[in-house]
Amino acid sequence: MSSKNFSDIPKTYNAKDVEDKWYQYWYDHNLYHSEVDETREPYTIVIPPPNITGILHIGHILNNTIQDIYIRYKRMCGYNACWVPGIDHASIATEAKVVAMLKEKGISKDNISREEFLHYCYEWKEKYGGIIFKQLRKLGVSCDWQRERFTMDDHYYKKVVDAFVKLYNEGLIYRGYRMVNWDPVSKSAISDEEVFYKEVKGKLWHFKYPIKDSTDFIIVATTRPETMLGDTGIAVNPEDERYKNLFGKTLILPIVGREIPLFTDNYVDKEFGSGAVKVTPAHDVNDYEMGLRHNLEMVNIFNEDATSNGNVPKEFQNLDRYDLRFKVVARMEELGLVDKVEEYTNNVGYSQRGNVPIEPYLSEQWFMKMEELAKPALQSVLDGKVSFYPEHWVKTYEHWMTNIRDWCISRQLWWGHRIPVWYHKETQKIYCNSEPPSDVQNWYRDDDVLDTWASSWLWAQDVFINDKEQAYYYPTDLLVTAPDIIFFWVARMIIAGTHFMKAIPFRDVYFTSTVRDTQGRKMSKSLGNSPDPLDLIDEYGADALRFSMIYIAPLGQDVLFSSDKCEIGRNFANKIWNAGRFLLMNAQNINVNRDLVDSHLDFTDRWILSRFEKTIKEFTEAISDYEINNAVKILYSYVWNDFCDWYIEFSKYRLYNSSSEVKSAVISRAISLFEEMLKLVHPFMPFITEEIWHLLNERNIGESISTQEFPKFYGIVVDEVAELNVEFVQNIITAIRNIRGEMNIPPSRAISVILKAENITDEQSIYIKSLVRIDELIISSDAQKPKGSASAVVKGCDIFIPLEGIIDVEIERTRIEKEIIRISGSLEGVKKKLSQEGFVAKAPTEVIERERTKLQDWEKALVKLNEILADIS
RNA sequence: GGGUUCUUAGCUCAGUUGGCUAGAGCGUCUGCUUGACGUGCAGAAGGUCAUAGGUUCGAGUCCUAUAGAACCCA
Repeated sequence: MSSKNFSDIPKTYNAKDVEDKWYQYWYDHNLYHSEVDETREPYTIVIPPPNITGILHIGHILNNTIQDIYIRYKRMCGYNACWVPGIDHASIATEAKVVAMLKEKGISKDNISREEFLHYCYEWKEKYGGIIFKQLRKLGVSCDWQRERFTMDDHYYKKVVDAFVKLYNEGLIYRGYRMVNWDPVSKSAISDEEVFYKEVKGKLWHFKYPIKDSTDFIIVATTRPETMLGDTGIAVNPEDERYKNLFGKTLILPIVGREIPLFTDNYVDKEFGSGAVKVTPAHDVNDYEMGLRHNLEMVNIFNEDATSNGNVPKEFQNLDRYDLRFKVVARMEELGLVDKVEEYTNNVGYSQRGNVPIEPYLSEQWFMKMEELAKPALQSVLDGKVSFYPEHWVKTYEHWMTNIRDWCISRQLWWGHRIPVWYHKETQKIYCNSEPPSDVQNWYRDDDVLDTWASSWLWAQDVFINDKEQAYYYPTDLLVTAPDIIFFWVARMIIAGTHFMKAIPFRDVYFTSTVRDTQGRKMSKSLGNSPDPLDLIDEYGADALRFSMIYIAPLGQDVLFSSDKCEIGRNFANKIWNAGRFLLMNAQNINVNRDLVDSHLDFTDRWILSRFEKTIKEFTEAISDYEINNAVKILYSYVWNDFCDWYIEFSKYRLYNSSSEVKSAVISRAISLFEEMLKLVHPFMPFITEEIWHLLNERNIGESISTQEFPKFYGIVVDEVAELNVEFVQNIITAIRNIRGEMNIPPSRAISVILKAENITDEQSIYIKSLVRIDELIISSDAQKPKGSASAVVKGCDIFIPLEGIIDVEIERTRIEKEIIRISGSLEGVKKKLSQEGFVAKAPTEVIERERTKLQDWEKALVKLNEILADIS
């Protein structure tokens, strides 16, 4: 024990005073750096790279806390723990931000060169890209900062490009003129996964299309009237009797005057609208499919920014799609061709990035063939080579992987990994290689970049920069991520791993909960319901935030978070702090001697040792099963209930009333147990445990609790007898306290207690006496209940508290009656069970035995309680 | 429309392969300047486990249907 003076340790723990100090200490001593070491087993996590445009939000707290818990735990278990941090260039999001930033400066992207633009992007990245990591350090994450990676690092960039070339050469990447989801703001294609649907209130217009050489019309319903300018057909269901006479007729497209066919297709729903649908193959996915089936003309009516182009009549050109809609509807009304307009709510696809309705758009894009690539990746999950927690995500994964569609990987952007393809200026021949062609002047390069996910899908394998590293650290052990990117990222990393590495990228995937507010709404900037994590850390401390978050976040279920939930962790930290304070203050006056930790053991010592070992066992099981919230509750209960509420209270008697050697043994043992307990808590609350660990003893420079050995379960001190003995004492103490409470006896009032029991040891009676202010304790196997006393019955002991004169007879009667009713009720159940012939015949003997013991115990208790009741009356 | 998940105390959730006298935290109520902690201590109240059937000696736990909620895909 150090010679510090502990009497000035503050009564409440103040996280602010210690957290930054310890982070700096860990950082300065480079404690979390990992190197390849063949003599040790690695444990590896790659961080889901935050986006360089992102700032820390509450979801990051949950995610990174979980990763830190596992990496710290495994590090303490002796693994060569390596947590690789890094960031993602976020092509479309960053480009949007930079374009907006330039616009403010009065610069248009169209007027500057690609190189200039990228220069601005890198500037932007330098300025904002690192913010999130500064914030994460506040949380205490034990990343290996020497390994910080970026998806546009030279090494990584090359790997991304190489992957493209390889897949191209394998025939798995092709170029095609296809319908894609077009974001008219960023003027780029986006993948199916980047589209989200939202319900939008709109209208359903019913238009009349004239039939050629007739005065008749056919009515079609549409939610997008502006696209009619690109209609090249009308479809009805072949079973639709209403239109049988019109099959094969020609119609005149209003406004445009184009002649278009009426044809039949099973896709058409007879019940929807009029049963006839306008077909715009260039601007609707389903229409596109029909267009291909029926060989329709494809008329593209939009520019890249979704304004109308030269393929519509002159007066309708160069209009935004919504202005165009207005104008088309107005013209149709003028022409008397609007049958009716209905209110209608439909699902509109929006771009996840631009948050504008996407435009289905025909364009030339690069695609990746997914079907073959997906097969081994699906199998590796079905076979359990990769495990999902919670497991039910496997079904979602399987569904997506078996219905997978080709992936549009090109983006019409500049910021990102440029597609390594050159086109010959004369022959249009394609050259795909990571290096430019030797006669580069005869070629022009593809302008597009790759979808960001087509770079981050290599994250788990290519953050390791040479073969030796890759061989050692890959496959990684754990990926912690949100389930909403299961397709974007998790699935694609598994695909990349199984294809390029011929090995899975990670063994376990932990899908985090969604953090919501207390009303169950997602945390969002626009709702303003998302507390700033840095404010929370400032107010409660990072340990408190971490702990609280895990405490309320069960596996596979959403977390309802609010700032005041942080009190759970703050209070817990304070509890640990004060337990430490208690021990340190006593250690001021008592000689601490580590040689005595195993001497002068009494049954309370054996009990706490036993409880500690069982706690380690339960904890280890929970954490291995990723029942992290269960694990944290196991710790909480041990620390608070077993260690603080009982063990420390037990220890006080000997600390104040025994020989100096016994005192030494008791305090030394308590400190040693406390220190072990701190190690258990450390992965969850790294700062406070480090702080107290250093207060407990002088430590060498660079020593840290985070690199100590994690407590192991050996089973040698599990002691069922001691546990029963303590339980017995606890039951008696609780019963006496209960009477005191019910009878409103103030603690200042001393009472006498008579215990009628066969075997209560002196040791036990001492603890009973010291934990419930008793001035006289009489123990006897044939004690009689004194007149006017309050009573209780626990297993193996009758308790009488003489309270002649102060006892309220009515209260006492009610107490006893209530107890009788409770026990009789339970007894009925057991009797019924034991009387059923099937139960005795079929139930396991163990269960029957248990029921019989209950029967006996409760019958005995009832007899006693009835005697007591009779005595009161 | 298809899929996944959920419904247990006022609130948020635990309840492993069916054996419970159904637990915890928060909140509520009562008492407490007991020499670690009021961010605390001691005690208490509060649940026909969504509903209806079924399987079983036994169902919060398994099966079926119904109602409600959330998410994903179309």
